Parts: sequence; C-alpha cells; structure tokens
Amino acid sequence: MKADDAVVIRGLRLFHEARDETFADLIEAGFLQRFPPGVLLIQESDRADFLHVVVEGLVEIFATTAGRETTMDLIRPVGVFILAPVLSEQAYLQSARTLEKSRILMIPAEKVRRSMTLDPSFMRAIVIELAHGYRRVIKDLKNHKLRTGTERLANWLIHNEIDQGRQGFVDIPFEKRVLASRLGMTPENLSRAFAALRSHGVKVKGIRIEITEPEGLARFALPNALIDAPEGHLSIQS
Amino acid sequence: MKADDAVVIRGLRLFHEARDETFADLIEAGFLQRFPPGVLLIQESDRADFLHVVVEGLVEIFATTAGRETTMDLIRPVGVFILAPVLSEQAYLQSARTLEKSRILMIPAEKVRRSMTLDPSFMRAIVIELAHGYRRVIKDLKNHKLRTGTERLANWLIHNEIDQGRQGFVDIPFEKRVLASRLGMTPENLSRAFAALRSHGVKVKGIRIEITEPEGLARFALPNALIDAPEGHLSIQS
DNA sequence: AGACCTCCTTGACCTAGATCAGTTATCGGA
DNA sequence: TCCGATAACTGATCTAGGTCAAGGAGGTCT
Repeated sequence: MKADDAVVIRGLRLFHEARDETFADLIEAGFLQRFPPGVLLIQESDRADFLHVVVEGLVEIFATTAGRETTMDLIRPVGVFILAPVLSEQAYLQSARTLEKSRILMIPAEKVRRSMTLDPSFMRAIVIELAHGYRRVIKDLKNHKLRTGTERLANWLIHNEIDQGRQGFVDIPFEKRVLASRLGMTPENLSRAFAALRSHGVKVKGIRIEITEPEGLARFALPNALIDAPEGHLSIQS
Repeated sequence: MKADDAVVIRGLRLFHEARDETFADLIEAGFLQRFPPGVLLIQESDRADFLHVVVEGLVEIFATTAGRETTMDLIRPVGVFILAPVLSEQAYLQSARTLEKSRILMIPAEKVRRSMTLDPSFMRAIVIELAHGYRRVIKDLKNHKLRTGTERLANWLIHNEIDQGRQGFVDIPFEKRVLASRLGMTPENLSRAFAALRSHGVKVKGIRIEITEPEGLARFALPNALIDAPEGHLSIQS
C-alpha cells in the first residue's frame, strides 16, 4: 500500500483515534486490491470475514429477497462498509458490488475484533461509528415510512445541492437507475418524480439537475433535520 | 428499586458483563418511575439525557414528520431503548410513549458514557448491543423496501407464532392499529391484508389469529432469515 | 461518421395502498 | 345490564407506484 493511502485511511473517524501500533497492525494485516466495475465483493448470508474500506471508486450496498433487489447505500472513498457483522461475528445482511473500478482495503474481521479488545480508544471509535451508522439507517427508515418517492427525491436534491457547493444544481454521481433504487423506486417512477418536480423549480438536463427555485422546492419537500441532516459520517453519502 | 428488579435488569445483555461496581453505579444514579398509558417519555429532537429501560409495561417508539406519524418499534420488559444518541451525545431521532401503564428506569446519559469509559467490559457489551440494534433496523428497512404490506404481515405472523410457542395461533399483544403502524400501513389496510391471507390459511378471531396452514402461509410469505430472524435482542420484539 | 448499445423517458395500464364514510364489534364504566 | 366511546371492519373512490412496451438520447467502438 502506498503511504499516502494509509494517511487518508488514518483520517477516517474509525481509525483516527486508534493507537499508532493498532493502526499499523490493522493496515499490515489488510490487503489492498483493485477491482473492475460490477464485481461482487460481499454476498449476503456469507460469514463476515473482512472489514472493507473503499479507497477509490464506488461501491453499492444492496439487498435481495424473493428475486427482488434494492440499493441500501452507496459508499465513496474514503468509507468503511458493513462494520456491524464483523464485530458480532455474524453473517452479512447486505451484499456489496463495485459500480466503478475501485481499490478496496480488506482487513480480516478477527484482526479488527482483537484490536478492539487491545485498544480502548479504538473500541471507543467503534462505538461512535456504530452509533452513527445506526442513526443513519433509522433516518432512512423514517424517510421511507413517512414520505412518498417524489418527496424523498426532492429532499435528496436539496441535501446534495448543498453538498456539492450550493451552485444551484446537482450532478447525479451515478446512474439514475441506481438513484432510483437507493430512493426505493423504479427508474420509470424516478423520471415521473422529476417531471412532477418541474412545477417546483427543478429542471433535468441529463445528469445535471438544475434547481431554479430552492425555496419552492423546500416548501414541497419539507426537509427535516431528523431525517435529512447527514449523520457525522465516514463516507461521502449518497 | 426492588432488589428483584435489579436482578432482572442485570440479566440484560447490555449490563450482564459489566463489573459489579459499574452496574451498582448505574442503578444508583438511575431512578425508577411509574407512568400511566399515553405518556410521552421522549420527544424527538430533544437532547438525549437518559438511557431508558422498560421494567414493566409497553413502550412505543415512533417518529413523525410533516404531520405524519409511524411506529418504529415496540419495547416490552426488559428492554433498553434509544441507546445510540445517548452515546454520541446527540438528539433523539425518535419519540417514545407508554402504551400501557409502565415502570421505566431512567439512567443519566452522562453516567452511561462515563461508565463506558471506566469499564471496558461494559463498553464491549455496548458494541455488541449497538451492532445488534443496527442490524435490526437494516432488517426492517429491507422488509419495507423489498416487500408489500401483506407480505410483511404474513412474515410477522410466522415469526410471532413461533415466538408464542408454536401453538398454531398468534395473539396480537397490542391494538391492531399499532401493529398496522409498525408494519407501515393504515388500520384499514391491515384488515384487508388479513382478508387477503384467508386464502393462505389465516383466520382472524378478534385478537387471536389462527394459522391453519403454516406451510401455505410460508409459501406466500417466503420468510428470509436475513430479514425475519430475530437479532440477538434485549427486548421481546414486536 | 455511422452503427450499436445501453440508459433514460414517456404513455398505457394495472396493482398496492390511502382516504373517506358508514357500520359493526368490543370494552369499560355507570 | 345498558350505554357510550373507541376500535375494527367493509365498501367506494382516489392516489402512489409498478409493469409493460415503445421511442429517443447519449455514449462507445470500429
């Protein structure tokens, strides 16, 4: 692994407060690997053998049942994913695949658990990270139970316009079908949701979505900090 | 607090492995209070000041936005609720109210955080508890994104029939409107979902739901361990 | 540049679910 | 035991969202 990669990974909240030797130990035990797009990294129901860190690229966390599939999350560098089953020695509940060519650091689960036992400051960081991840999923569940698809899209746009620097537009950083699945709808329905938002000052220009009337959009979306505000996070959120 | 209450609470996974003095300290700092039904215990967006333990009764965890409301969870004795914001010193994302008359132990958040710092075995239990809670919400989100309301009901019945001792029926342990909200549907729709399950061997007799053809119901429900299997849990789940 | 491929969009149609209204069942208290 | 209040059920209607099919727009490779 290149030294500057290690520096970036060390910047993650999860590793930042760990002792030097804990961090060195974890990096030492892990291996960095390159993957082309579309590679299945994790299969749900498999035993959690590794903690994964996205160093470069884009990873989709998804779940399936009865032939259906949905996107649970999207992880950009530098982000850790699927921490919980690594800690409780359980099976993964979600699968993961690369959407772009990516570099992934894989740290053996056993090593993570042992480091946690040996280094209280690392364990402390794990507590904070788990608590934040927990809260993010709760927000997502609220989003789904309390809002329609079009409202979820409107709030996603508001949140991402801010994230991308308040320039009055949002560039969707992956395929629209992926966004649709992340928001819990079909691609067809996403198109219609965009059409419905036209009357609230939203213009679709390919990948770029222009927001001409932020106040009008907010009036429709009714953003709520307890759903939409980003949880202190490891990864650039979707 | 009565001594036998303390024994039961000590039995919780969260407290079981804590040192004796840690546990004594937490119990000492906490206070046990009685509430009639319908009392708001926690208001979302309030700062997390206490960790709550349901010693007796029934507590509903719910969330609201834009005038809508949904049930996020139901906590029966002995169960802890809303641990995450207590640890990361944040606002509650969910509200809580009693549904029955209840006894609740409230432990100051600051005390929980300090005990965690002082007692690694307690912190370790917190990691496990958080990881399990995290996984439970992920299962719930999968349940909602991947299934219809009727399918969620069918799987809820299968799971609860087993929980209640495989007697061929399920007694709904709260009002049906609460179940409806927990499953993310209206009371009207829950009635229709029950009607739809008649052809799969489900008979409604008031509070008691008879399951005459478990195999037929399972064929319709397609239960999935990665959604329906109970996570190692503190509380009797809903 | 042209051909091809994939993604996105749009329309028609259908199903799932919400809402509204009216009725029936259930439970607690006088 | 009756009464009133609340919960539950049922039907009619409407909206949200999924499915199917076709057309259009944007890339990439030769």
